[in-house]
Amino acid sequence: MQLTLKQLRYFVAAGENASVTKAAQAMFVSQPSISSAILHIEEQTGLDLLIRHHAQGVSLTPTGQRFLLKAKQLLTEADNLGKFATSLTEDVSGSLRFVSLPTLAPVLVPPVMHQFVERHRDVQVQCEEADQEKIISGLLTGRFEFALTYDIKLPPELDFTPLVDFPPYVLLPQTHPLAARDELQIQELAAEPMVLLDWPLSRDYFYSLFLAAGVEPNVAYRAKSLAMVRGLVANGLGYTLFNTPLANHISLDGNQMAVVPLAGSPRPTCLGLATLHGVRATPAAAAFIDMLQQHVGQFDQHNTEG
Amino acid sequence: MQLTLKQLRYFVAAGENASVTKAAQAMFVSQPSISSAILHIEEQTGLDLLIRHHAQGVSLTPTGQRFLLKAKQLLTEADNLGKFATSLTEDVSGSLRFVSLPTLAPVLVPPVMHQFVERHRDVQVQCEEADQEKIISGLLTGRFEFALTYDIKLPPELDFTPLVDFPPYVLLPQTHPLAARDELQIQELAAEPMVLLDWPLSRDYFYSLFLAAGVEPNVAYRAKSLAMVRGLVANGLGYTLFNTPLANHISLDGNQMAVVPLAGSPRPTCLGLATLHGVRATPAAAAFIDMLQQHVGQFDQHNTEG
DNA sequence: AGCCTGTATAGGATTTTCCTATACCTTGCT
DNA sequence: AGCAAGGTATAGGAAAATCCTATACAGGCT
Repeated sequence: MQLTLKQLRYFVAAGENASVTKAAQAMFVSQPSISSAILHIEEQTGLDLLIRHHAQGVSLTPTGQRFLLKAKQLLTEADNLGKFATSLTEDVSGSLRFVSLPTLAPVLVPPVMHQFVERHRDVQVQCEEADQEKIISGLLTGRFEFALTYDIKLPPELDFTPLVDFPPYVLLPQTHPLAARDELQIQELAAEPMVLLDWPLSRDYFYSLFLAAGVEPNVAYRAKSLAMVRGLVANGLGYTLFNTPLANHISLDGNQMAVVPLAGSPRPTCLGLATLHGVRATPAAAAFIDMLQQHVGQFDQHNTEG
Repeated sequence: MQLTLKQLRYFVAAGENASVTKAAQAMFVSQPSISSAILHIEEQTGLDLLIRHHAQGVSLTPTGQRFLLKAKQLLTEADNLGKFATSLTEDVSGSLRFVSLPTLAPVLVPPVMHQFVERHRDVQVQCEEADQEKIISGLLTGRFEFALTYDIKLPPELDFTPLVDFPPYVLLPQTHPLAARDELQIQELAAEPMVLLDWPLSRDYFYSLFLAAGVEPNVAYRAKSLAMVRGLVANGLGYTLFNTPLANHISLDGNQMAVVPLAGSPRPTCLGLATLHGVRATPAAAAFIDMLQQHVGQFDQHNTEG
């Protein structure tokens, strides 16, 4: 049994107008179109839907009345699906799920999320943290609407929109001999004990800065979390390199650190948005991205100032 | 925006199989059919539903996931409509509304209705009483599924199924001189005061019995209800003619009446079912009619006995 | 009786759907 | 690197569904 929405529409129109001809006028088609559509339904279902009167329209049989009710329900549901579709393209609503590298998420996402949920209270936002590989597969499989990450190892199916450059800087114990300097050469650091943030992208990037200068770092400690790296540095176990701008330089155990820029404008990392090529952002995603761009503007100013 | 159920079905299949090709196999159509159907939805709605991977199927975008959910809902509703249609042709369920002449209804309907609702507790039965004109228009407009009436003035759109013949008989006051007779000639009654049930069909029918015998009745009183006619007769105001077999002959105020058959097998009234020509009875109606036919069988025996 | 109204049918035109063949791109194996 | 395999989109023509005009047909209305 295969009924078309169109056929049902025609039948409902005929039933409600008690006339095939009036239905045809209402639906802007010819009278036989309505007639044959109804005949088709009757044939498919084996129901007698209409009583055909001569020269005075049609009436619904009792089963026709019952069927019309249900058919009408289905049609309004179908209309609702259409409305739902347009709402998906127009309204900031529903849910929003995106992903970020863990280095960036805690710094950038909370303030924007705060602003966003205040403006769009009915939207369910979820931000996940994952490494670049999971980010990419998550974007490709539609798990995330966009990602906050670096332009590294992204496949061609993903578009990248740069947001802001983060130049690397040195984070040292307050007591470090180099802590008072205005800026530091990468070569000066090579011999010093380093605390390395041991994540795939970070590791490669910071290594590359040394390699570009023809030296190698002296990695004394490795750690897998931002908080741990900062704790080690703050307690005098070495320096580290960062690129994400952090608003405080006090470790979780309460020790102060010093920040010194790297000399010679080393290659910065470019933070940006990864999205699926050819897939339009949902209104919610677009709104969030908009706020995010506004928010990172402040870091741009920092950079141009510095 | 005009989406087809078929297109939605194809999209859902593709989304759930994460593959256009697999969907095509599942739906027994070619792969481009699926592809173009989805493309059509995307074009109509402006949504990006799928992420096309090279050589490894497709994924749903976040909006695609949301849309799929709703589309699936709609499709199950559509299937339900189909199931509903077949249930209308197969199951004794829902509601049943029919109509009867008021002379017949209180005698025939209650016992059958009792039996019916006991067997089909979930069916809502309603029996209305109306004159022949309203019965006919009610059948033609689909208000009633069938009617219990006589084969009189029925238009050709209505089919008539005879159930049982009711021969007319005389109802007299117990004290009436003719009350003790075995049978009565119509001519013997002509001069006697008659109480007439003043309803269109009854009136014409009983009159016609006299006219066929070449005499005219002496109508002393007219009444519009069965109970009133019986009351008048029981209290000695005249005789009356009936055709419906009543199981008691005591008026509402407690007076006994006598029943005497008419001699010479006068033309009986034929009780039967009026239904719409070309419209199949619903299962509920068919079941009720079946019980009704069983029930009236007993009157047939009475007739053949008498 | 004859016109009007309204539905069903016939037949051809148009639009939609469908299929085959093919282009195009990536994955994975050699 | 190159080549086969797997998967989607496109092209173009065939098949099917839909639609329209014209007409048959039948009862209501005057």
